[in-house]
Amino acid sequence: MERYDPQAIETKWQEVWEREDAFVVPNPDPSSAGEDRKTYVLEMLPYPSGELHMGHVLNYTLGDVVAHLRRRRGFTVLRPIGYDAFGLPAENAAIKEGGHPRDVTNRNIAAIREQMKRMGWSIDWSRELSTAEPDYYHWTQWLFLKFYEAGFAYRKEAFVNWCPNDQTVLANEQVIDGRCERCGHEVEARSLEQWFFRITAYADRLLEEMSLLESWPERVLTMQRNWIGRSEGAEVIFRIEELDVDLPVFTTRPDTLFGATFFVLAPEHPLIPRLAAGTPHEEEVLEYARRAAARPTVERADPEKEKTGVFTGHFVTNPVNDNRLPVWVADYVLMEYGTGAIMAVPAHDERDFAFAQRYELPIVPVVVPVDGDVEEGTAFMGHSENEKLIESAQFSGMTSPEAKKAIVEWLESRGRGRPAVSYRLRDWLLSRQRYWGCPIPILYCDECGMVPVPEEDLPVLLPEVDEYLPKGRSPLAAAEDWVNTTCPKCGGPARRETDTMDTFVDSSWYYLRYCDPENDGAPFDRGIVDYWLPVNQYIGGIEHAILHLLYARFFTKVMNDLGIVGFREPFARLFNQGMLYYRGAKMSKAKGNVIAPDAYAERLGADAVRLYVLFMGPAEDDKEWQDSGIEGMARFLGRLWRLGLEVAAQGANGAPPEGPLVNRTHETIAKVTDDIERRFQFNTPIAAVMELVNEIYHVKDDPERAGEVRFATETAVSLIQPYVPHIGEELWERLGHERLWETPWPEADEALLERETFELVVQVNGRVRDRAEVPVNLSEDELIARAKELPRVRAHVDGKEVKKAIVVPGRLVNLVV
RNA sequence: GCGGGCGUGGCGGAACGGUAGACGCGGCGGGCUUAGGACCCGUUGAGCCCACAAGGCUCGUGGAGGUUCAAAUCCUCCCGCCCGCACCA
Repeated sequence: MERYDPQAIETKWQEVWEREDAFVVPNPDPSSAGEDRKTYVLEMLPYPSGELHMGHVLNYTLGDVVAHLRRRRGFTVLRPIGYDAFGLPAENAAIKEGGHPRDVTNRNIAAIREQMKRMGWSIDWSRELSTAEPDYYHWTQWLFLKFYEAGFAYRKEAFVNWCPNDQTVLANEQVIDGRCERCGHEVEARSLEQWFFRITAYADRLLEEMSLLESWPERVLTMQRNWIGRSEGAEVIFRIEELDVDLPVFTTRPDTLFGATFFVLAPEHPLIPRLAAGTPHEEEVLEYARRAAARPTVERADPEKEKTGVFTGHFVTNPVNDNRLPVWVADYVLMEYGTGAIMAVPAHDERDFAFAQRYELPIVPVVVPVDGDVEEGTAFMGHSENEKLIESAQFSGMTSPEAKKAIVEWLESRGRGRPAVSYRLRDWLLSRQRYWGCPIPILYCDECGMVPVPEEDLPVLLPEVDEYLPKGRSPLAAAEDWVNTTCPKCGGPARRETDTMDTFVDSSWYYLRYCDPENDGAPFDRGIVDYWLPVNQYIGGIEHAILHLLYARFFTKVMNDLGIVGFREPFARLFNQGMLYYRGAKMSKAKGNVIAPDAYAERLGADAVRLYVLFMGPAEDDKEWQDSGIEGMARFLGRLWRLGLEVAAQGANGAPPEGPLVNRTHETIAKVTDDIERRFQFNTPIAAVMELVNEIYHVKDDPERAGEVRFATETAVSLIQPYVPHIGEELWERLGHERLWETPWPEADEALLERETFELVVQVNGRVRDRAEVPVNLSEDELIARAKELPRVRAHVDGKEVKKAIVVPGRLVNLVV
């Protein structure tokens, strides 16, 4: 018999698909839009820093199964691909090895494209894009200008995260435990003028509109909620009388205002120099503030370390009781959150408590449990609803929730406070002092100030430079001819912005460009994106739970408000595949345990690789790669191959496809379809088809059953095709058919799923004692009667009284004795 | 510390409150074969009863309780591991 030769088969079908544009999908005629059923299957686009690894293979094979199944169920499926091509790794590689980042990137793209084609994914290659190409970043710049005009992109001086190794600023989202997400170097604080996107304006909508999402993993929503960090509370205004200065604070506990015993400013607080001026503490305070600000973020952010601070010599007045509270400066208060100043209530806040103990400041409890007391001088950090106030003037006796409301109202009536909401989320810092990114289309003119590049002058092309190495300012600054230009407003001399954009800007709208990639008059046609979006199924790694997914949601909302798109959420359903491990560790280049798909595809075929990544376990779980596992997949495909050829050799015969194997086949159809479509479970359908194939093997040599065997075999091939499209197509052809990729998906015949008998399981007191094959149409009483007759059941029931009998129709009887 | 998740054979895993261990890997036995690491068939949670077999019994899903006729699955507490956030007022 002809041997299964994956190399030959896979090459053959990949050529057929390419020749026939099998997976190219034209855009709909906008007038008929909405009529047909569409599915937009999207996987996070790869970053071309090297080659694809098994994690990518899992990602794209998952999408491929969904795409194939959807097509065969009659949907018009958009399944594009592109490359997130700007970014540091290409630039660093170019610095290290010489050459241009563009060449490094294009080399990597070419390699990835080859690998993708080798895996046989059903991609619409006519829509392929790279975010580093001028015809793409033209529109990234265009969108930036739209955001700018609408006030969602702005420039300001602020303390920013600076990575001294990569010589660039980072967004907060890119700082992990005080370190650079990319290189791991400790991040420093620097005060710089930078570009920001006003994502904070959308904080509430990013939370509220989670309700528009159809299906996102709970943990991703939780992570985004935590990241946005919405807190409700109040702004309360304290006052330094002698300086005539109001100092607002944000607090979530206005009910504890009477317990405030001191007041703290962040070391970066702008009022500090004024406060310190002329006091005996001046030197000490300024020195402390300077030192604190210079300390690495990692060190400052450690809550374990002992808190430090200095007294300024000033006092603020507490608006609820006119108490004078000493004003301190301490680095446990962050300038970035709230107002950079806090009222300290050591009895009811652990941090304030620690500070008060160290500096011997008073601790005054003002909230106690409703049904108990606390000893004087001790702290009570409870946060239940079951608290009441003491020592709080007219508010004493109120519960905490009542008091929060009452105190804020009282303050408001005196102009000393109001309800307020605070967020952890900060604006998205998008400037990068690096070469390989999208230029920011802004000019600076001495006469006119900041001037946006006119639309007709876009794109602002990335200039050629000799040196990519960052030196604290963007390498673009060295391209003098490029930097010096003319102001479009006044015609005078102007200089270009030399920072480039964070690559997350590029990837915040790529899924829209796929819909209309050739458009050279606009980023896309609104009618077309409104047809395809939202993405029906987005698939990618959990590492983008906050960064990319939050940014893309923000972009969509702004575009919606600007009338550029007609939807508010880009991704209806999100799925995160698990991480792959090898030899006990997460696969990574650094650890040298990356499994490349190519060697396996070479030896066992792309189909075996595809099948194994999905067979390993639930797609969302982290899993360990095992070489013996993929061997098993190749073995199964060989088994399917031999079965297919045997059945094909018998030719079509007149035997009717009837019998138990046909019923069994219909059960498999139902199981596979339900598992993928409803449960989004990809490993169990493979097992189900394996079971079917095993059963076919047991009867395949019986000539009486040739009709059943052919039907079951063809169906097995058809059901497994989304996973292994090459062997699927080849066997389908040899079985006398054509073009399985567009053959309608098998439908389970409800009538054939009905059985005449079933195996009745009989339990006594919940333990299985016997089973019997019984007709399905028996009544409950008849089932109980049958159950009691079974000898092994009688052994446990005879001589005892059956108190109760539970019947689960079609399944079991449980006798309680 | 806060939030989320996960603990099932030798291994990856299945079981969508109702037969625990599907399917695959590995192991064992057999067949085919000059030979095979190819292929086909069988077997494979632990312990016990029985001379053997047939058969049967008990235990078993990290631990302890609970709800239920019935729990890997639901609830409570504990242990262990993983992930996210973390001086956010």
